[in-house]
Amino acid sequence: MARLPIYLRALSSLAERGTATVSSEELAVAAGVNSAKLRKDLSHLGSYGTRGVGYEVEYLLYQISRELGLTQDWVVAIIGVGNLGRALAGYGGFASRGFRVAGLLDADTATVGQDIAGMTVQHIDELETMIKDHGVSITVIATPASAAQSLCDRVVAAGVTSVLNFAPVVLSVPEGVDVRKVDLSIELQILAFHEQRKAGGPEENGTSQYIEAVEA
Amino acid sequence: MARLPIYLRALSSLAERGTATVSSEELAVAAGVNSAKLRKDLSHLGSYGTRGVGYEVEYLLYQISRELGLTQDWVVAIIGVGNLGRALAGYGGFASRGFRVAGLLDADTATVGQDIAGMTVQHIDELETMIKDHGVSITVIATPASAAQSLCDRVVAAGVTSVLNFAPVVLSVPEGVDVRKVDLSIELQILAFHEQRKAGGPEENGTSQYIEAVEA
DNA sequence: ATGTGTGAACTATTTCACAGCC
DNA sequence: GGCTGTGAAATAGTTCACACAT
Repeated sequence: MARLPIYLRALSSLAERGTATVSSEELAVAAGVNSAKLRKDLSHLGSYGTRGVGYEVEYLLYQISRELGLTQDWVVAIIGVGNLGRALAGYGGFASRGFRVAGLLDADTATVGQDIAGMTVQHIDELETMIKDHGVSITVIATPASAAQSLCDRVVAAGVTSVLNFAPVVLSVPEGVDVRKVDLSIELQILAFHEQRKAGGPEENGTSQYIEAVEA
Repeated sequence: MARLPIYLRALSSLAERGTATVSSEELAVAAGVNSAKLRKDLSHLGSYGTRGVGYEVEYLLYQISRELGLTQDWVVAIIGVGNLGRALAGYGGFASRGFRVAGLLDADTATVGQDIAGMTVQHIDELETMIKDHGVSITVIATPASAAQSLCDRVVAAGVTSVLNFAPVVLSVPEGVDVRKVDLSIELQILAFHEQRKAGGPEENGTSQYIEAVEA
């Protein structure tokens, strides 16, 4: 379930503040969802709450971590060390959640050999070796669009079954391989779409009810 | 509709290759969706196809651009010039789709004044002035989590109604303001979840069958 | 012939509302 | 009294399948 990481984050911040117990309503507000939805999501993992009381923060935190597979370490390789690859390499959120970056790879000989976030950039020829030697199970592709599909084919051939793609292309992969895509320009386009709707809306009908209807 | 930008991208690449006409089936494959879904999405914009023939690439490209509001320019401000902010500032996909970066802002005095992607980083105190002077309508927040909510409040107070948030927090905003979130660590967690399922799936299946058999 | 546009069937997700337990 | 867990209802989204235009 795609919302578990959000609950996990909300619970972490509650735990840091020393909260021991939380109701579905409070947690739902912190996660930005409806409380009935939150309860249904959690009940799908098991019956971890106490009626009349709520959920024990630490216990629920552990159960969700286990469900997400975060009680074990995942080895990640980052391909493409441009601006975005550098940002990803230095991103603290990886290490703190059980993701270990095994290495950075790039095709550009000027980039290979540079030290970034405590790692030396390796040449892309080392890709298959690195995947095997470090037991990489998740690969991040942060290359230009033109290189993405052939690199994806290579990592899949080397046995990787999870890919996080930042290149603006639809990657095609065999059955059984998961691809998730993050596309910055698509996010902006969706915002522009809504922004345009807002600008045009009040002209036709100035009430906020109309705006709500359009957004719903 | 959140899939229009994907169709737009697929159409752009068809147009570059000089394709004049495309069927819903071909375009669906390029976009990674079902063809019936694609036709329904497009029919919602109007009747832009020709039965027995398909869609004219250039014409559809224009219609989708117009629907998404990309025939006008959108002014963007980027707040937070860390690794990620730098990557965003240098990202070519913005300019090519009608998004103009008006400026970069940061609170760190060591960062302020630096030249990045042809722009000089301004101090965060200039935020409200910049939004008004440049007519910023979309703000990108690429700051640490701790600063995100108060900066979001400031941009909303200054009249911005669209925010793209990279900080790992749920931003709360008034009715009528759109927030989209990109969270790198959540994407990895979702991949880890599926990865775990793949590894453990068959094993667990066998076990639970066994338990059922014993309990029955 | 070919491929769009779309009602109808189906599937998934969200929300309601309340019984049951603390 | 208060809050979870969950059937049932409502809503949203997807896919089918075919009439109809070219």
